[in-house]
Amino acid sequence: MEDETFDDSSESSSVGAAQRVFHALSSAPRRKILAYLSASGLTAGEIADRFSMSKPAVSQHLSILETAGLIRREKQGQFVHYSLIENNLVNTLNGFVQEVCPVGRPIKKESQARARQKELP
Amino acid sequence: MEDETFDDSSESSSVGAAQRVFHALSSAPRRKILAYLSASGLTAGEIADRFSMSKPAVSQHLSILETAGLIRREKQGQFVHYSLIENNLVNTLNGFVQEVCPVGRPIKKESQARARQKELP
DNA sequence: AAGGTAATTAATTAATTGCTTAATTAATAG
DNA sequence: CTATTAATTAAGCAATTAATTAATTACCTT
Repeated sequence: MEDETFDDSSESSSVGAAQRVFHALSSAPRRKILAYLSASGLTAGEIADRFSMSKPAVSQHLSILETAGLIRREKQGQFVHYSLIENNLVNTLNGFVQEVCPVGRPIKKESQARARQKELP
Repeated sequence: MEDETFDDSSESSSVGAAQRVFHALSSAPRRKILAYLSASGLTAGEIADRFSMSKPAVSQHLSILETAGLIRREKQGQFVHYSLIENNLVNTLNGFVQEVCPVGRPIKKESQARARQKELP
């Protein structure tokens, strides 16, 4: 299995999947969009309404998130419905953490600790 | 507890901690540096030797990683020794996943699945 | 102190981002 | 068919990024 977390030089477009995901996540508006979509699917317009920037600007962010495989686009009549794709996000981040943090105690432990914290207010 | 995963508007410098981490991770060379440091601490020169770009360029990447709180810098004589700080990375990524992915099945499950895959080739 | 090595800072430049407004495409409603 | 609404594409621009080479700082050796 070839690792792809760091390499920027493979894949037809010369930009790896991991690179696209990390680039997509580097923008606060885009992370915000993902958070909105985690609650429910939304149309492009509904998403744009939650930002102060122009609609085309939001559309670009959506396109970057879609290219990264983090969200999906579904045309419904004259509306475009966007929704979250969780797998790619979790796989990419987890794959990276596995590479960078000593194997054996990856994000799992942290996740458990934080989950416990949420349960006990 | 204030969430800081998306907000880019708090903190003195107007750039949040999470933003710094995600920005730092958006660069393939910087992710590569983190991977190198996961194996062992290295001097600036040893890191630079592993790249084809100039030393000052690597130095800048190191500075970005340090500002993000992902690595630490320790001057030892005329050398500067860099090493990984895991906590900030894991906390930030995990915090983000918790926000974006439906609570209850965070990265933990994925982590376990992938760990299992690694065990059984 | 003189010279050498390690690393960073400074100055510069080319390329990329992140937005804007204007134009375009597509679907629906009157 | 015309007008309206949703969304994207296109064109343009200021600001940022990522790299380079040159200069500087700091430390060690003799």
